Amino acid sequence: MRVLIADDHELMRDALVMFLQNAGGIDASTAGSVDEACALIEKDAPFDLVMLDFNMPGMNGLAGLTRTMNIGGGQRVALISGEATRDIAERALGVGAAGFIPKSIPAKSMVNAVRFMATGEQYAPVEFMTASDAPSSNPLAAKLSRREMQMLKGLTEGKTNKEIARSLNIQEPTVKLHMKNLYRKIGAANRTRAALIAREAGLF
Amino acid sequence: MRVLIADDHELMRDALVMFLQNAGGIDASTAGSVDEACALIEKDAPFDLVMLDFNMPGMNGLAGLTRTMNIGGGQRVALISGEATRDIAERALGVGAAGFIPKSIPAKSMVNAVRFMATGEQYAPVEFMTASDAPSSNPLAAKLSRREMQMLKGLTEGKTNKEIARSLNIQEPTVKLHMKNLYRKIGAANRTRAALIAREAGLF
DNA sequence: TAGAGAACTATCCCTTGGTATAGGTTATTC
DNA sequence: GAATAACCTATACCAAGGGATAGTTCTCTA
Repeated sequence: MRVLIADDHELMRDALVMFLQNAGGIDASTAGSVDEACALIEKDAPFDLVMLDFNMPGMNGLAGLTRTMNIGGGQRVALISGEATRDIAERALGVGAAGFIPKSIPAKSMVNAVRFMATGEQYAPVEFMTASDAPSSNPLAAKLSRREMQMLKGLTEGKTNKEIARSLNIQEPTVKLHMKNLYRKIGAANRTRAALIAREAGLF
Repeated sequence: MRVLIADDHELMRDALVMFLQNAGGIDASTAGSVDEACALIEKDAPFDLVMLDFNMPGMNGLAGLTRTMNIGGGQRVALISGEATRDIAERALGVGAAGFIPKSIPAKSMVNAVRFMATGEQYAPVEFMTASDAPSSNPLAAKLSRREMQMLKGLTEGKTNKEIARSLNIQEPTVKLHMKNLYRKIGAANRTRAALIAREAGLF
């Protein structure tokens, strides 16, 4: 079985290769970027499975995934990520990814998942996909009301108050009020800092 | 030699443990958060070296690092990270970390670094620490002038135009002009989006 | 030496953001 | 039934952000 691993962190590449080699019967190649991976596929196809790190130069969200799926000889492509949200995992599976592997799973499960995907199945860990949006899990989110969370979401999309108001069917003054309360709660001096704080907290 | 590895990704924990065990002479324990790591240190000290993932629940920037250094029996603590900047690495070493290990290094180098640090030395990979702010390495940064990069830096700190002007000893209108050009170059509609784009590109 | 590009300053003008204040409804809790 | 909290609307005011335009200096390069 031939597997191609693309991750910009050599430490992670080395780790994945070692786990797969040790499991036996798997021949692993590596690449450090999407470009490199695509070049390898063109040159050295076919691979049974390609694993792409979500946070890697050239990925551009899911663009790198679809690009990798569309070249060469019909290889199956899975996403692997430490930070990606359930939303991203679902979108990846939606566009036809072979699977989604969070880095929070044990190495043994990863190896099993690779074998599973290589047989043509679609893989995603149940506990990850069914995890609720867990307001309690995040110290920041716990303090905020429903509306304030929606404000924060709008902020992390770079929207203006007016746009946020429109998308929620409320008036702009209302948005401003929620914003003010939000800033106070999370200790932000302005919307840009609020957006950065939200991102650093792993929200959205 | 006893090493404690703290990372919220089980896949990474498994990998580090395996590499260290295989190298021989190293006894590795693991934790999934800063709290867990501290509890283990209190209970099961002494460790020769503690390795903390920078992006982990409870780290709070470098707060988790200093906390881990200050408890228990004088263990040495190193930072490990895939995304951290040189600036962060320098600050970590500045407050007395045993070393900084980027995930972009090979597994073999990681093992050598661990042995090195356990002997009391301070470790940081030369190529990482001497890398210039690398305008060429980042597709985004390559397009920007020196001033525009400074604008972007100010943005990612949530500063106002006035604050940025003061810190660079230029006038506010000048900052606005650079901002306008910056937005055009990176395709941002406003400062918040610009800040988010910069962060996503791994800048600052 | 002419031209291009980066950087700086400036002014005008409009939009957006942020605070203060005030008054209202609804649901939950004590 | 009163208190609390979340949510909604509104008005007014000032600060900050952002576009347009115009001109200066400097440096590097064709």
